[in-house]
Amino acid sequence: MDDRAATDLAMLVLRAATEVVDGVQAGMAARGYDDLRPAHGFAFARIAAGDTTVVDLAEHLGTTKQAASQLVAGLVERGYVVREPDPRDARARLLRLTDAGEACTRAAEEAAAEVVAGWGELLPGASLGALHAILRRVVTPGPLRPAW
Amino acid sequence: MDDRAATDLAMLVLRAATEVVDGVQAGMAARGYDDLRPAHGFAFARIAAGDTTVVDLAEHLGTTKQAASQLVAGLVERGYVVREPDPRDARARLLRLTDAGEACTRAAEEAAAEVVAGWGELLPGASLGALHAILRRVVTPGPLRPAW
DNA sequence: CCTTCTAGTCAATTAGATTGACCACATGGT
DNA sequence: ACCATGTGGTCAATCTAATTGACTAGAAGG
Repeated sequence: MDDRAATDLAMLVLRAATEVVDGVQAGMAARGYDDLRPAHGFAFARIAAGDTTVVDLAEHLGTTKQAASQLVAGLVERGYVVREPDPRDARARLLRLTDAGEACTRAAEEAAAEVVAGWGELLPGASLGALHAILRRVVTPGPLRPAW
Repeated sequence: MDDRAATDLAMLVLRAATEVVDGVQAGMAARGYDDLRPAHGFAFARIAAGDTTVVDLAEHLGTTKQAASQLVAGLVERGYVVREPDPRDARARLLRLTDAGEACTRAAEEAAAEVVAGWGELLPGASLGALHAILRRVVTPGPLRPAW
């Protein structure tokens, strides 16, 4: 694959990501969640995994702990997240989704699935599975930067 | 493909995009371009295509024309872009890359190709081509949002 | 007990983007 | 030819989200 094709592939990945983000955002708005940005969604995904502190979140989002702290403050204000004491460390606060937060997470997953389903209609047979398999191979774990 | 797998695929796409952006950013810094953000690169790509005005750029980036104008002002200051009169419309200004701008664009393409080449090493045979083919099918043209 | 490191927040500043106002010119109708 | 309306672009003010810096409370280890 020459440079031209490689650059083109990189662009396609970026454009696909933009479609995901915009699609999820639109799907969320359609479900009544119009006060959340994509960064919030990424935070939800991490918090839902459990055992998450503000510092963990900051690493996951690739930002500073202060930025993560502010983000969480907003989510707490809106009732999506609660801060609970960490039984093992009195300094730390474990983050947990409220019922509203879990409902919101499900809505985001539905919206994401819709975008992917739309892709499925454009592709023959098992291509979606192939896409999944290929990406799983190349992608390494790391921060999911909410802003470029 | 169920919701779980679909959500997972969406996440993989986002993570892949983050890898591209971070990789290009690192590659650019390694080549001495440490004063440019990803958004600048997206602007370069559009301007390089030719016949671009500020308003075109704003659409391409999915932002306001004011934001695009400010971005261009920065690029002009740094000597990457010049504004030229549009022979067909005295209001409009056509944007054109300077030699420095073109060199920068080539550097970005090299950096992007490096990222993709890294993926190629993780994949068997023609998978990279398959990835390209699949993405080209699902992706529709549209803004390449530099920020989520 | 003392030093050092880490989790988290508060405060001030900054970078980028947005909204609103505005000018110069284009376009189309009368 | 003229006038109304629409578009390309910039300037200015404001807002948002992030960063840097300083600090407190508690952990960890000698």
